Amino acid sequence: MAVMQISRKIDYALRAVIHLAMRSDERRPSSVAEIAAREGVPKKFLEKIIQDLIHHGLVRSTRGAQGGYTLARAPEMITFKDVIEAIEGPVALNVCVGASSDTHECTMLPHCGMLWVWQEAQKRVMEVFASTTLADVRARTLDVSRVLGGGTRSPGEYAPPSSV
Amino acid sequence: MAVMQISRKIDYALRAVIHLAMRSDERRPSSVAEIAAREGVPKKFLEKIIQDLIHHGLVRSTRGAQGGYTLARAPEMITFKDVIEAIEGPVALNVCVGASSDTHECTMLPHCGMLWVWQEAQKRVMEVFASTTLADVRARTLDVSRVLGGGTRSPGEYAPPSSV
DNA sequence: TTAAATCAGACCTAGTCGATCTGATTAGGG
DNA sequence: CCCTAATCAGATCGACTAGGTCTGATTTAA
Repeated sequence: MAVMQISRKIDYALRAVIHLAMRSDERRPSSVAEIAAREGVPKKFLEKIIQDLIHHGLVRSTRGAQGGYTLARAPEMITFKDVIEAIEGPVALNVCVGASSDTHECTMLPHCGMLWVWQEAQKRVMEVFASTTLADVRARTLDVSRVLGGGTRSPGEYAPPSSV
Repeated sequence: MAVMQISRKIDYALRAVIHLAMRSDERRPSSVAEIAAREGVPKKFLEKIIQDLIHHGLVRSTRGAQGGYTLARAPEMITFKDVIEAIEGPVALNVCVGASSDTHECTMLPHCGMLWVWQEAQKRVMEVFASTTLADVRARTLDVSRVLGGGTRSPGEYAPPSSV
């Protein structure tokens, strides 16, 4: 129905890394089971997704018992753009707005007068994604939860870090 | 592959209305066969798409022999947003960013710390689509064709549309 | 009256999205 | 030195939809 939607994969990937960012001061890694339960993501699906994040250098894993995942970089060094492109490759609003500009699918068209519009729109949205880090989201979330008087309805409460 | 792509339908719909905008000074309507051939769009598919545009009041039709389509409004009164929403309904970057704000699919999540990011990104992209009219595209296209392949305009430069 | 056109709806199909199943591998704790 | 907890890898799978077609009815200028 609605157009231009991000995929479930991206949504889940971001929930996962945000989860990790929230716990980046603990030294214990988070298991896929824990993340899936806390963030409301199908466990097996999340497992696949985190693999992508690992292969793109955003997440580190510890195998075996007591294993799990941690961020490979500090939360302020991971942007939405990083995560989105790790999961789905380069963003292209339209087929002709390829990141690799050598694939001109519009060359046969006598006039692709729309190209600049897609480019501009994409530029604007990527500005947001490239400038928003996990640390930003964490800061906002903690801020909001403090204003709202703490987590009232959290199943299995967690202690937010006291200082930022 | 690439994420957040607009659909073929939107691309085709915009090609069609831009085609009509180019010929808005003639009084002869353009047939679907003509538009399809000139814009490189499958004819039968385009027929369906134009029906959507008609039902949303963007295009007017003349039935029977010598019939065809014309814009229902002046090119400077039709924006990309108009066309996009006519074809696919309201834009929502993520499921939780509904235009109808009463459908909160994220309420069960203890913390949807991403919502503001989607909202901000969507706001930015919709600013472009809402402020770009068919007249803007026409003006740019005519300008470019007059210069004839001139790389005079540096990529990234954005000439703000004249009016809303 | 006929040819040129739009209109309406069912229909099709290949691909992808979201997700699961199975099993192999790795490692910590007894 | 096993056993269990965990990640890793690949195949598989159903449902849905994007993209497009087919058929036929209706309208109208010439």
